[in-house]
Amino acid sequence: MPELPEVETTRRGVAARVIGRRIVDLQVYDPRLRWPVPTDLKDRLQGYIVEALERRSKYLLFRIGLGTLLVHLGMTGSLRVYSRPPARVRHDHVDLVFDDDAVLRYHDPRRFGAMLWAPSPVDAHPLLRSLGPEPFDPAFDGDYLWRVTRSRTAAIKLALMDSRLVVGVGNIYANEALFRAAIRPATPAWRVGRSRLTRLVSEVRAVLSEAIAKGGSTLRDYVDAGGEPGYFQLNYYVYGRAGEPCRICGSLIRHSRLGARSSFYCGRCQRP
DNA sequence: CCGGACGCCTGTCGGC
DNA sequence: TGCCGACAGGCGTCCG
Repeated sequence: MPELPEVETTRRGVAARVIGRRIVDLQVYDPRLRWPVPTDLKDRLQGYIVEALERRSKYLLFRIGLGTLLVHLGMTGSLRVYSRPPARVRHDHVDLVFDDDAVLRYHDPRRFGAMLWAPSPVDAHPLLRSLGPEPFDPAFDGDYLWRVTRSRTAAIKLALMDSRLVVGVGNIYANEALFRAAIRPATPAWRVGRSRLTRLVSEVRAVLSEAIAKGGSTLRDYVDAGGEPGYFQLNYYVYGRAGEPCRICGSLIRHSRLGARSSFYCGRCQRP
């Protein structure tokens, strides 16, 4: 499910409820995630205050006690804060219980997500160490993208989704940003010129900003910390619209496959 | 270093 | 109605 806008929406919703609160208990109902929830996690969390909740790439970083609780939502993970937690349902994995009785619950049917402990400094953690710049980092600009794609023969869409080059851009927003920048997804990255890459950078930022403003995208099961869906899927130009008319020129949106992921584009607006 | 394929899981949907 | 394969928002790992 979640790309950067959904993770960021979750971060904001969760932060409003848990920053400054003390963790009084941790209940692990099902530790089977991408990696097992560490058995000693409770020791690292219980009795400590959540000092900050940050985001790096699609990882949520809870600054707690002597380190960081690292949470990734994978494809179907969600975090919700409950004042009065309802009965657990299938695929609920973990509850963090706070001193005001609020509960932060992690739910993840496909179990591609993760809940791990990282000692300081968190940036040195193996999962974070090789990540490229954030899309809103000034270091991510047209010149940078131009430089790192000169020797890349693979498709520009794959480069955009390569977390070593830039983080946070998943399949939906890669398709949308490339449409807005009028670049075909399958274009070899090295063939895209500097000015077009500068355009791409600004379109990546634009589409992510707009998606965050709409609370992200809800395709099937994404909800934010309060259980609310996002609405940005209503603003898609191409994602999931194969066979439907382009919102700009009316020609039919095409579908192809890059790697194992679906690509969508307009054959007229996005020149080869 | 680069690029592609695979695997991890469950749920849903379309076609027969 | 039932079954079966394809596919889904991610990404670490392995191999050439």
